[in-house]
Amino acid sequence: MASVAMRPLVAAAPVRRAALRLPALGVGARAVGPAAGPGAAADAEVAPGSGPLYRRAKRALLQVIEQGACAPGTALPSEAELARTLGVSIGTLRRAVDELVADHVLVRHQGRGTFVATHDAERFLFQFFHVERADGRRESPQVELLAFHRQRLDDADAAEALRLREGEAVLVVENRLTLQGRPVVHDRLVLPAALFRGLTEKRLAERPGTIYQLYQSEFAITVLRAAERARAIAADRSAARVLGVPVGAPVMQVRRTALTFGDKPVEYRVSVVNTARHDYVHVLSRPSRGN
Amino acid sequence: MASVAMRPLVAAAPVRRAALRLPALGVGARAVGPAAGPGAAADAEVAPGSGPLYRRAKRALLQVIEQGACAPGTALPSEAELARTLGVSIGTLRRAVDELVADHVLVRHQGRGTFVATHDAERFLFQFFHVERADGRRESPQVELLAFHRQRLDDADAAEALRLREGEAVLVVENRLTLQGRPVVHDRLVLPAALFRGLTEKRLAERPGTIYQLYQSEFAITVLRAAERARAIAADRSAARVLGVPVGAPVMQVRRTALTFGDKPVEYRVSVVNTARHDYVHVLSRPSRGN
DNA sequence: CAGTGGTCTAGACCACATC
DNA sequence: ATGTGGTCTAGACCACTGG
Repeated sequence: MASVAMRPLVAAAPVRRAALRLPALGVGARAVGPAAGPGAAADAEVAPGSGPLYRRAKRALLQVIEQGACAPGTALPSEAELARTLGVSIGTLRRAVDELVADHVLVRHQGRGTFVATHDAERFLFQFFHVERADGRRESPQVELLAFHRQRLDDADAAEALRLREGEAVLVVENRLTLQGRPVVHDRLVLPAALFRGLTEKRLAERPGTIYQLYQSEFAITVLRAAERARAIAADRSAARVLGVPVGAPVMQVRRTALTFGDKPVEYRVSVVNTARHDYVHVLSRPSRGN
Repeated sequence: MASVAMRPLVAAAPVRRAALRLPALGVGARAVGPAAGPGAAADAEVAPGSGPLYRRAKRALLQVIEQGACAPGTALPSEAELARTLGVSIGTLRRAVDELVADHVLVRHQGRGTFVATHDAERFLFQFFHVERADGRRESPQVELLAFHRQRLDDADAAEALRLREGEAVLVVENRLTLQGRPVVHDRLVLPAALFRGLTEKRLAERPGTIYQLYQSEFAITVLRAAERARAIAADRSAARVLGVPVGAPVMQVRRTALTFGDKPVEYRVSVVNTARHDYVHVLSRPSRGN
């Protein structure tokens, strides 16, 4: 781990606290219902006003955050105030916030407040970057922009992942990631042009932080989670050139679909990884603290 | 997903409820302390009697479970009783149980009780088996035992992962996993012989369930979590033969260390996966329910 | 029906951050 | 000193399971 300061470097920025318009979930509005009636999809969807009170509180908060009523980095009203506004007890409110924290939507800081989560190098490294040195050490990659262009979508996998039709306008970004001075990853990102209006090669190249920070600060798109599918392939000429491996060398190909609120896909990315000196790591069930 | 009945097939087995010897964490025993003093390792270890009360309750429960005072599948005393025994409020007790459920140590069933978690096909598939068809469908693999022998450990990676010295006695198991009638995975498992005393090829071949069920029911070893490191390699002669791919074909190699209580390693496994028709999947941050 | 976990409440006090 | 989140309590009521 690089020794990165955890506190904002700009320090002493006063806490911006959002004022929110929230519906009252008063006990009157109680929608009982032990899950919907027979024939209802028992799988995923939930009626908006149903379920336990803390879930409804969670959805209410999620909605105002999703709508951008409080920008990433700003503080929510205090838990006591939120509870009062929503008309629920503090315990119930806290349970709703607990889940939003688990979902990486909110971050709590004791003594300071509860904040809408932001992307930073730290989060990128831990949540979204899974390549590490064979000896187990982790380090932030150096990113090099290789290509940027706007085009019509012609990739069936990308189309399916992004829920677009072939032919729709997309932006394609190619990056090379370097670790310890060696090229290790070749990324090819496909972004729906409609979501990233105004993104230019210049803005991309000059961004100060990670690309997910750029999505968030410039396009109000917060990547919350992602799904990856990996396989081994033989390096083609292009990958071989970018990564400096022989054509035909075994490399890992990782296809990622990044999702925002409501599991809406916002980025499809194909990474080709030279795993000669690095591994793709995967932790099955992270432990909670303090055993 | 295969349509597997969730309820025990043996049904109607009366709930065995464990009687536990638990220490009282009474308010008198309050070990305050905002984390240990200066110079303490701020990283991982925790003093046994320190931290919040719910953590101490958690550790107390963990200890009796770990010691085997209540076998997997048995029910704990009711939450009310546990709270009384430990001398904490029901809310605090529930918080401790919440974490143990998140850690897959306990399972709650409303109306029935809280049970020590067991391994079954379902859990294996979701928590520990990450190979699925390219179209996204999942299916349980068919397992074929290829080899079993006892030997001296001669693999530096395995030694490090299992925290053994080379030369110590280990059991080596080789399996071939088949999906849709095609061989897809070649597993080579290394087990510390000291932990699996009495394991024979026959018992392994005739086990009724998954191998982690066998560890649990026959050797009182519960695999709680695992860490995997993947890379792309060229298939060697042995992998090529077992998987039916050409020598030199790109395949994925996944090295897994499986851990039990206290993060003690109990199995080291190297899987070679033919990713021609299947993917290795990885979900980055699973969402909690009900958004 | 009795017993279990699941939800919800109202309040107290502590630890921490900031001014 | 004030306000924030973190912990803990004691109880009420609901939903579900099993005899």
